[in-house]
Amino acid sequence: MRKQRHTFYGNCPVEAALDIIGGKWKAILLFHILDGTKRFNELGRLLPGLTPRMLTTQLRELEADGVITRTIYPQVPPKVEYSITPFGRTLQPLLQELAAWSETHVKPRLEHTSSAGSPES
Amino acid sequence: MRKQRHTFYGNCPVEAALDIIGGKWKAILLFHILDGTKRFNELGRLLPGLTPRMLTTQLRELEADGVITRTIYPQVPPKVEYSITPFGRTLQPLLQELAAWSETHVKPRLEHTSSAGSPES
DNA sequence: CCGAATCCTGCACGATACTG
DNA sequence: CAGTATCGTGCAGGATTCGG
Repeated sequence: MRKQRHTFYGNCPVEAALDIIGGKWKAILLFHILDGTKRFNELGRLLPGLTPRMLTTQLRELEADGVITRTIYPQVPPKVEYSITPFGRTLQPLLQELAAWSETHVKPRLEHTSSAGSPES
Repeated sequence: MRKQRHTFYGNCPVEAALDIIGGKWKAILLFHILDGTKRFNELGRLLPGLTPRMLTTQLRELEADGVITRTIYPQVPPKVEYSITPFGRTLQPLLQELAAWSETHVKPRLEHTSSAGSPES
């Protein structure tokens, strides 16, 4: 994602939405932050395999999209918290339905590994 | 997209859904095919700027995901039609909500061209 | 402890030409 | 008409290192 930014999508509006939640870790990050304000390393601990670099990148993009807020506490032990914005909150139902759809329709197909439409190449 | 295929997503289910509709032209293609069976060049004509190569690729991936069906008519003038599968049909409401969300929440923000970092007060 | 800066790699995406 | 074959590009994603 982040190919073109959603300056304006001659394609279809869906692109704009995908551009926001389509990052590699965006969705899962949003789930966690939606669940409550989180600190940087806290998120890192929740997502093993996610490097600080990627964490920073994804969080910054979410922030740039106005989905989350970055609060810096100028303390001796640096402390940064990420919380959801009202705008980001509007994504919640959408993400849940997306997840629900996967659970309902995609997951069963993977388990069957059957002929249903010939998954995998 | 198509980085890992949704073999199984240790991440979150949303990834699986995004993997299916997250292609550059997937969503818009689905909208058209959802609207009715379409032929190859017909889709090409609907999507100016989309090369045959990309059209083939995207359609093939959608087919592999069991979202659409590719019907070949062994005629003198080759004819291939793409239609939605029942499984693909289940995506319709999801796509519509995705689009609706963009229209409602994203589009206004772009028009204002205002402070993209701190939305609504 | 929380990042920024730099460098690198691989795939998604794309342009162009050719074929049954 | 409906693709394939070939080649090229840019950006998302990632490892590593440095700074405050």
